[in-house]
Amino acid sequence: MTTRAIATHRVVAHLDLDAFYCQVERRDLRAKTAAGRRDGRASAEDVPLVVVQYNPFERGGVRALAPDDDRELRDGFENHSLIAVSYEARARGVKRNMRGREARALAPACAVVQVPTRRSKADLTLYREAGREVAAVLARGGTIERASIDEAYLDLTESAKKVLEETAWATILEKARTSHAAGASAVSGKGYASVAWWNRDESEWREEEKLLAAGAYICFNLRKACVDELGYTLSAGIALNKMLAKLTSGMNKPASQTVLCPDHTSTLLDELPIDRIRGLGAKFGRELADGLNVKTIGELARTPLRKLEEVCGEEKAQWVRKVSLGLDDDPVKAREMPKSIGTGKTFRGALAIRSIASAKHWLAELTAELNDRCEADEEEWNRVPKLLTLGLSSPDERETSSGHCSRRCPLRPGADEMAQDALTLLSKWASGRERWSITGMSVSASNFVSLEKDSGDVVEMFKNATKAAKAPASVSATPAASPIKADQIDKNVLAELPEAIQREIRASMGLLDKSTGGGVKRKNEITNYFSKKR
DNA sequence: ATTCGGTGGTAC
DNA sequence: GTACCACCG
Repeated sequence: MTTRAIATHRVVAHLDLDAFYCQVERRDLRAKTAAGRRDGRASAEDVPLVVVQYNPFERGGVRALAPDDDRELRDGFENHSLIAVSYEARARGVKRNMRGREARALAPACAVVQVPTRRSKADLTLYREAGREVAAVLARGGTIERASIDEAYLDLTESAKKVLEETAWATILEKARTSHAAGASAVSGKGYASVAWWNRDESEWREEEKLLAAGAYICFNLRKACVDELGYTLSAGIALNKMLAKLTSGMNKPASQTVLCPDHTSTLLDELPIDRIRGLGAKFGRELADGLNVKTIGELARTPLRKLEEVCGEEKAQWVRKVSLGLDDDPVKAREMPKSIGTGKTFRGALAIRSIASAKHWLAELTAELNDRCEADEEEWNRVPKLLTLGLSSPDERETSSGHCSRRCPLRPGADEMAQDALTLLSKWASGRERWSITGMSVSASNFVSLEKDSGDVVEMFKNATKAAKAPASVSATPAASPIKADQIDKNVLAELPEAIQREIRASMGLLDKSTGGGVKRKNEITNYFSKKR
């Protein structure tokens, strides 16, 4: 009877790294301390920490700082814009959109770390790679959709069913119950009432609640793996769809996860401010709120569909109606790779670009970075981009549009080629006007096509590893077989592989001793590498 | 308070 | 093909 219902329910998790850039920098500081490279400064642990992005008009400007350099700012050089604030700093009232100086005033011991720079601009490679490492771990749990550098959705439906079949309920519960149960307070009337919800007798659990519990169990294991293997904490929300999972993941931060009790979805949404729902946080949400004179999702749910349609048209009205009822059928798309790679820089005020020579210089810098990242991407995912897009911000565009425009052309690989083509696009744009100025430039690569896999000795050699890596996912208390066994790979061979892949292999071997199941996927780096034309 | 450097998606 | 939107640290 309930078996029919199972098929209609999904288990979706939204996972989000806590103050991600700060965690990456914290780990970096730890490593530098251990290597004796922080000349006697205090330990990096528990100190408030903020990450700043240079401000070209501040003292220090765009200082050239490689990831490996000492990037802790001091001596009055730290008054740049904050882009990430650790929870220790938040506890002292430090907020994003403050400057370094304000952070220091509130938290004198605060470590102020500047983002790495390269080619006279911010270089986010350090964070991108850390994000990828995390995604690789999360991908063991189920279908992953990377939503940003530090966020992902997982469809845990199948994995959760499997866990329910293979794992004792008590075992699942033991880990799942460390999650907050959102809405449970409505049942018990207590503040921290998760306990009451988790304490119910097994017979009182509906099938979809059990699936959510299994999802929470998987999530717990994945988050633990991220802490154990990478040293990063995440927060997570587990619910019946993406929208609810996203809403739920932010309820208990940092380093904890929340399950949304299905029975309490409408209670939760009823008084929720409209802008808390993804997609309603900005202009569209304001238009709805103003047009209908409503403030909460509950009010939105009670608005006649006709009125919704008047404000935003039929299609959007449908979406709004469903979302206001807690429904969202947007699938978790299997996508671990980015769809585009881009880089840009702003040139405000006096820094605006007004000559072709200057434009040429910056395009060369931008395309050099773009080319580096495309080459790394090809190495990792065995694909190449086919489309180059130049983006421009210019006050000259403001009369006709919002001040931005873009032009595209076929992408020819190579930094010089990209620079040339981007300059051609820019020249065409500029040739239409006498005087011009550019306040922002970006280049991006997209329309990726995969390179054919071909047979080769390497593939043959690692056939077993590839086969094992394709085994179905399993995240349980009893680990499945590891994709690659230690004795399958020659030590010397291992040493010659790229660092990321070495890590991957070591991690998959390490899983044998860990509580987070192995036998999974993460085939991308490994199988791509092995199936790649060498 | 909305900087700077990104991402993905949709309307037309 | 381009403009614009929403959201992230």
